[in-house]
Order: sequence, then structure tokens, then C-alpha cells
Amino acid sequence: MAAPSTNRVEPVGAPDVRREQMLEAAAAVMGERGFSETRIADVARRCDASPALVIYYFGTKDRLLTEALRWSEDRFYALCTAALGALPTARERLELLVHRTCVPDGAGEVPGWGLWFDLWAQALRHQEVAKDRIALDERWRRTIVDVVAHGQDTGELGDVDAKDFAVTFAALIDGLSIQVALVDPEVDPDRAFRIAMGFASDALGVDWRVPAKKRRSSSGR
Amino acid sequence: MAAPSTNRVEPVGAPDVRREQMLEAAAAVMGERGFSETRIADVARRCDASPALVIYYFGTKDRLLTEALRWSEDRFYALCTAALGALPTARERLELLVHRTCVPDGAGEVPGWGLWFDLWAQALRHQEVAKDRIALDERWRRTIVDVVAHGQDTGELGDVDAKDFAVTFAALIDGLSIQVALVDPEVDPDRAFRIAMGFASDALGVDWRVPAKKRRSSSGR
DNA sequence: GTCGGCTGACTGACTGTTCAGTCTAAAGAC
DNA sequence: GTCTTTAGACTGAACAGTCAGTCAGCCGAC
Repeated sequence: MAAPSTNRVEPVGAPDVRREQMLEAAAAVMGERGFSETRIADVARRCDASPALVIYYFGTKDRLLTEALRWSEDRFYALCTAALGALPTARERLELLVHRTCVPDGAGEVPGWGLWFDLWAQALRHQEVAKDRIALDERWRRTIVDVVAHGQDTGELGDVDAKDFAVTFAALIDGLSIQVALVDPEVDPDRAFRIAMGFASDALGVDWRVPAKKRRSSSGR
Repeated sequence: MAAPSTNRVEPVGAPDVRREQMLEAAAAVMGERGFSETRIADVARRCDASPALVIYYFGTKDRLLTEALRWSEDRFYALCTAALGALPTARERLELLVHRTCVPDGAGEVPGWGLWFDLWAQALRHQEVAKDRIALDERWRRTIVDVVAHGQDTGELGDVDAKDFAVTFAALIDGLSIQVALVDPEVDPDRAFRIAMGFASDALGVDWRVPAKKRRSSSGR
């Protein structure tokens, strides 16, 4: 394209687009290689730019990676909330949340688990990332609370403390996701799903148990 | 520095001792700085050796860090099992396990959480570390199973599937620990402890609930 | 004397960042 | 309509710092 002179594959596009491309590329590379193994050159190659241009846009590598982390979080959250709205029952909504997290690495357009591990590791040592991570988890729990509250409004769920449930449920899902992401022989996605929904059943006083060995490649709706 | 002869603080000691010192130093630095921010020079300084000596002992940086990771895991496990043996009841034992994990970073001689995050991140991308991590978690769950089985033998606990409980409980503790390690405003150590023991109470059919606001700086024995 | 633990000085590779300048397209000037 | 100017996206080529790993040799103990 852009025939005569340059031989760019893409028309390059507006600065905003370029920026987004770079963030996406950075998030992707970070997911594959890991935070600190990510080179500016990798990101640049991936979005068809020069390393200098990446610096031109973000100033420093650190800023690029930090922003990419945030961008990825936002994207994950946006995708989740959008998908949630399309589901009618609390049960389906909770199932969706579990699916979105307890997924083997690399599946779907969701940022891989590598990013989460790195996010935690970075949050432990960098103030700014720590703040982001707290906000992200708060949002995540609020999402769970909203799902439960909605279920209570429709009468699907009885009276439980949605906030308490959210804290525990979020922690449980995190823990299960780790096992799934690391391909633990004891905890495959199916089992993780059943454990999570089993806990939700008990805690919320409903019967959402999934019969073992029944489910299969149930891509959330 | 390097006055007349040597001004070593320690008599340096046998090679085995030296090796162990290096592993401990490496684990400590990794916990502080993170896996990939750990420099051989840092480790060397910490155990009062030259960078060249560290390479002399371990060949490559990679080998050093991998071994340090394993060493740290083993140490954590050894400390835990030793402490467990000193406690009579299943309740006290489970409480100990929760304490050992849901602790703010840096407290105690237990390897900090930074190491765990890095372990996960590395396991995601390196076969060898992945194997170690699976073995570690398997050991961890077996520890929980043993505690439960012991409680069932003494009649303290009723009939539950210890393995199922272990998988869920381990995941829950992991998730809670992350929040505690990252100083989440919503999940302090105290709350994490209560949530974990509350879950155990329900799952095991006993009443181990800890009344809120009661506990304080309870350094596990 | 020799052997193994140990070291300082060095190197080679890598990589974030800078910089001087190119190319493009839009905005004015005429 | 054509020429000039300007802004800003973009780049290749260096630069400078960092570090893992090498090497030739020291030194004390057996």
C-alpha cells in the first residue's frame, strides 16, 4: 500500500490508532515473554514500527509497559461487562465470570494469565501499579456484587451479604485460575468450574451444582 | 576493603555451606527485587562473595535462580511440616497453614510473596519450573489432606472427602494470600484468616469460626 | 607442589534511549 | 493552480550503560 515510496503494509493511520496498536502489541508480547523479557524491539516489530517510534510515543519503556498493563485490564473488564449484560440470570452471569477466568492460557481474546502474574509481581514493588491493581480488583468484586444484587432483585437469589460473598468468591476464582493457567494435573478447567459453582451454590443457598463429567467446551453462550 | 590479608566476617566455611549461603541470598534478593531484576552481583554482595564465585558454583545465572527457587520452596515446606507436628488438633494445624500463607509480605522467615508470583510467572514459560511448581502444590495439598485425615482419625472431624477439600481450600488460600500480599484495602490478614477458617468450618462441618475483631497479631505459635 | 577455592579485570552482547535528519500532508501565500 | 512553509510522524545509526560470563592467575592448606 501507499505505493510509490513507502512500502508499509498498513496506511499507518492516525496517532491514536498507532498508540492503541502499540499498547495491544505490548500487552501481547508481555503475555508471551513476560514483563521484563519484553523488549521494545519486540513490541515495535509486532506493530510494524521502529523502536525509536515506540519511544517517541511513550517516552520510556517503563511507561509503555505500565500503560499496556492498564490497557489490558481495562479491555478485559470492558469485554466482561459487555458480555454480562447479554445474560438474563444470575447463574449464567456467574458462570460467565468463572469461564472468563478459569480458562487455559491463550484461549480467547482475553489477556493471557502471564499478564496477571506479572501484574501482581509488579504491584508488589511499584506503587503506581499497586494502585491500578487494587482498583482492578475492586471493580472485579463490584462486578460480582452487582451480579448477586441483580439476582436478589429478580428473586433468583435469597438474602446473603453480596460483598462478603464477592471477596471470598473472587479469591477462590483467583486461586483456581492459577492452577488452571499452570495446567495443574489435579485442577483442569472443568473441575475448577465445578468447584467454583459448587461453592457459589452453597454460599448463595441455591442449587447450581454442575454434574461432574457433563460439561464440554461450553463457550459461555 | 581487602585490607592486609582478608577481612572476611565469616571463615567462609565449607563449599556446601557456601552453596547454601548463595541459595539463601539468591532467594532473598529474588524476593525483594524480583526474578529478572536479580543480578548476580546482588547475590554475591549479599553472601559476601565475588560475582565470579557465584558463577563458579552454579555455572549460569539461570541455574542459580532456578535452584534458589526450589531451595526456597523446600525450606518453606520443611518449616511448615515441622511446625505442624508440634500442634495436636486439626483446627490448630489448619490455622497454622492459613497463617503461614496469609501473611503480609516480608514477615517471618518464610519466603516473601514476590517469590511465589515469580514462580508462577516462570512456571508459565519454563518446563522445568513448571514441574517443580506442580510438585510443590501437590505437596501442599497433600499436607492439607494429612491434616484433615489426622482430624478424622482423632474424631475431631467427620466424614468428608479430604482431597476435594484440599483442592478448594488450597485455591482459596492462594487467592486470599494474593490480596493480603498486595495489601488490598478490602482484605487484610485478619479478614483473610476469618474467611479461610469460615470456609473450613462449613466444608468440614465443624464450628471453627473466628469471631470478628477478636484476633490480634497472633503470630502462629 | 599442587589443587581447589577464589578473585579482579576484562569482554562481548544486548538494549534503552538519543539525535539528526527524512518524508508526508496540510496550510498558507501568491 | 503552484510554490513555500510548517508540523509532526517516523527512521537509521550511533551511544552509553549494564551484566553475564571468561580468564589468567593468586593463595592457603594439605
